[in-house]
Amino acid sequence: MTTISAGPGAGAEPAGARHVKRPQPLRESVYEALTEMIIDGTLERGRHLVEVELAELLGVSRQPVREALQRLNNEGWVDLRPGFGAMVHVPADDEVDQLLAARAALESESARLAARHASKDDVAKLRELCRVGTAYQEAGDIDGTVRTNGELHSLITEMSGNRFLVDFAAQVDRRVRWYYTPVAPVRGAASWREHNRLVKAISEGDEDKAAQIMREHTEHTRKAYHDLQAADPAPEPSAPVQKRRRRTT
Amino acid sequence: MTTISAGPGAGAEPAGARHVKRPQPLRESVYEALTEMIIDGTLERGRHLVEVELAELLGVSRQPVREALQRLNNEGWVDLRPGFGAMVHVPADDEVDQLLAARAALESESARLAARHASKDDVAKLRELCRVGTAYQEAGDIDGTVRTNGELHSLITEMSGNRFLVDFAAQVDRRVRWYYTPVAPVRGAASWREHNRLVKAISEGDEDKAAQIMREHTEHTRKAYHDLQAADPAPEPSAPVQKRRRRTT
DNA sequence: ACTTGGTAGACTGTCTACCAAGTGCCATCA
DNA sequence: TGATGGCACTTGGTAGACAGTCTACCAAGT
Repeated sequence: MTTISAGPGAGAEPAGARHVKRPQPLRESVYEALTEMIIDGTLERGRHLVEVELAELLGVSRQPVREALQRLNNEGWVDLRPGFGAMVHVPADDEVDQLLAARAALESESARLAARHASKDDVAKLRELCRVGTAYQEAGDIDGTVRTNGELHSLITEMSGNRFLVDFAAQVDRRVRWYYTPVAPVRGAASWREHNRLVKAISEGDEDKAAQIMREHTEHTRKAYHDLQAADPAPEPSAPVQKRRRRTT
Repeated sequence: MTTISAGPGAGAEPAGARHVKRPQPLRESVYEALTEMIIDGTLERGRHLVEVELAELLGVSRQPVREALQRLNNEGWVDLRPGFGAMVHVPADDEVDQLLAARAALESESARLAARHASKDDVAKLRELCRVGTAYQEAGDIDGTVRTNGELHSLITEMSGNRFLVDFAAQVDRRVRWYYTPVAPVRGAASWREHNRLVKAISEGDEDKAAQIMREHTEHTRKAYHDLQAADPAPEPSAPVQKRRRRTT
């Protein structure tokens, strides 16, 4: 999304306020179902999405599907072509780079603000995540490592206390994770050493240092991506972009 | 009449009308019309927006209005409450601050990348904008100053070559301009001195310096906002948030 | 005075059906 | 081979219907 989500739920709720779970609007469920299918590859890049097909696939009418598709379009997951339909977005080669650059800026600033506002409690949580993450990494548990890495980063952005940074970072992060999953495990040990230094800087309230470390940290990730890119042969440069498919009925 | 003309379908086609540009989707026009009405205050903060009313006001059906409202919700202009409708967003008091902080991060990074990629042509344009802006400022032309200021900043973000930064910055910027227009003129001369230093840093390709100056520049704006806030009495602390209005028909 | 219960109206969320216009594919034709 | 015209398909937009839910309001009971 090119989009700031500041939905009604995002506002400050009173501490003990427990709202009863309300059934989500259908468009929301459709949106989630579609992003999930895009991320896990059920809907391949470049695939032609037809409203009616998605509608009957999900058991809803066209309307919620349209609304979900438009949101997906705004957030860059699909490209809407008037009169033709939606295609799952095919990332340009410089796109990952730009995403990672944007993430560097957002997370670096988050780290700065996190250092400014860190409470004792937050720092404790950060330390715990570092400990767990390092353990996973040493044990070779890739899944756990990646997950903990995500939790650490998202905790830091949330500690910034800035809704917009959180929002943008989350958006960028999902896109990044879709485009390229496989880098994180590559640079395991070094990554967690950096995390430790970062948490130390935050706990000391050293804003500049925290921001600096986070910037270098994300830059390293970007480098790692480039190295990976250079090593691997480019996968399918002439991807056969899926055109209109005849309906089988 | 606020009616959106739906293009060739609606009225009589002028004889020599050339169809060079295909008509924007209606939802797009509605989206623009609504943001404009929100920014210029026609739709006051907290106002309950009813789909049918907007629809007949703009001369379209419910669907395009719904779609526009959902986008506005995603971008934080209105709050959608399920089963009730949309209300024009009422900004929390810390919201402007957070927006400005996010903008600082985004524009600072943009300045860094702009310094990295600046072409001779870009630098020339920047210099020209500085010249024009300073002239406006000295002549006391507030309108021109504000406009040129906007052009300068948006040119710099575009020079970053990073689509995501451009996108996020544009979103944040529009929101900021809605919340508080009146600060820009307050700090005129200093602002343009900073612009000049910034352009110099960019032209020399000094990334760190450019980023640094831009950060300080936006921070100054934030300070100016705070000073203004402290001086002015808070306007309408207990704004009577508009609830459902009986239709007058 | 405060709560409870009930009622009415308004509006959204969703569905269905329908039509106009734009888009891409394909076969035909030069 | 290359242009062209037809055709199937899909979106964009409209209209109308209906259930569910939200608000406001009123009345009766405690």
